[in-house]
Amino acid sequence: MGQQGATTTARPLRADAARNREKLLSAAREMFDEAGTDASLEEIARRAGVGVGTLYRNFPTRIELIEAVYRHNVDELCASGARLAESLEPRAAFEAWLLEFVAYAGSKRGLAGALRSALGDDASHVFADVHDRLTSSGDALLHAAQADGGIRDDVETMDVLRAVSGVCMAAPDWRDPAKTQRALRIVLDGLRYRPAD
Amino acid sequence: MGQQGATTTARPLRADAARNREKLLSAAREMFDEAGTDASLEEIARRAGVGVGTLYRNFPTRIELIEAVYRHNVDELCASGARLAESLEPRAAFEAWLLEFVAYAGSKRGLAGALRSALGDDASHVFADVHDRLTSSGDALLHAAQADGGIRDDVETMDVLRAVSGVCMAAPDWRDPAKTQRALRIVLDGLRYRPAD
DNA sequence: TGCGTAACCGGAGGCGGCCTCCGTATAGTT
DNA sequence: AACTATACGGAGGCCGCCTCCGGTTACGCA
Repeated sequence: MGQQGATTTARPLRADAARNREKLLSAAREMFDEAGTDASLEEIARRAGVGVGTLYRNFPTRIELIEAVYRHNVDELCASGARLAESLEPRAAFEAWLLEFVAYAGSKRGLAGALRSALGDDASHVFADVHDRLTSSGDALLHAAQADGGIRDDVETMDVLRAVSGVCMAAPDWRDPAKTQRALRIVLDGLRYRPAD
Repeated sequence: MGQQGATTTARPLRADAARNREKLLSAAREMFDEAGTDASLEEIARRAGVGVGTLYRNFPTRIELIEAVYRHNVDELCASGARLAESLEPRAAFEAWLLEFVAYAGSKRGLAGALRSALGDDASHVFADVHDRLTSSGDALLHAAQADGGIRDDVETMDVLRAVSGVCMAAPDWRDPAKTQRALRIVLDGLRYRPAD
């Protein structure tokens, strides 16, 4: 799942370098999850089994690491969308995807905040990019489910995502999967209702 | 403008202690303005002409300092409201007060954010308190202006404040007084319009 | 297969911020 | 004036940030 999108046209990373970059990314994701976006970078490097130097070479500034993790999460979410579309029937796939989106929204909470405050309003490029990929990935699932008749026709992906993330943000302890799932259930059921046409 | 609200029933501070506390508060306000809410505490102490020990004695944790500054700003805003009510005619007073609110909203930007993310949702007590004081202070000015006929009757303080802060937040560089004033002007003019009754 | 080198690794080290602790100073009291 | 509760302030230990460079390794080439 390509990690260097449109940024560099440079020569591909050397094998060990690529490995380390991946280890850093996943360590960072763990730590940001546990300790928020101002977790210790040295600890991240340590946990990745890598020297700090390597961390700083890959991500010269903290914000770049955060951004990479953020993008990485979105990547996974999209990939998982494609996977779900193949293994489940349309509505179930869409619902499962939303469930994963909740987890993503959790991490996004801190990440998006840190990005915004660090990049100021230059953060728009990141958000626009993410928005697009999320939309197109969600559209595929949603439209399939709609065509299949499992979900009402008068909603769009972003409507749903907004509703869902609204539920999470509003819930004080969105980390408790049981509670969020119950809340999410309400939205999901709402999606099945079909207005009289 | 008591600074120890409902927390301590303790003996009043010694004279020098009170002085230092005040110096710290104003230094903190400066620094938070310039460098955001994670400005160096040592630098704040330095700028206040006080040892770090003194800072930590008054505000054991960074978040307590932030909260104090936040409250302090609100205090000033309310006090200034009362002052304006005496020295200007009703509508002008209200408008002037809104202008000051903009400055406050600027600082609030960072402060409120830091509070929310640090206190989680236990921050509600702070916000409720602030909300109340803001409302009652604004009401006095607004109602006077409405009675005087300078401002339409069908708005409430919080409507106005929301509109105003919306303007500021939306404006990329709300720190430029000229631009914010121009934006603010639009809201102010809107307030003079009287719907046909 | 073996060699040369560009690419990469990693951690020591300098800096600055966080917070604590305690010897010293002073406001307020009698 | 003397006494004491209260407050001051900065040295010091710790930790995280980031840079820099001597050592290591993957990869192309013969």
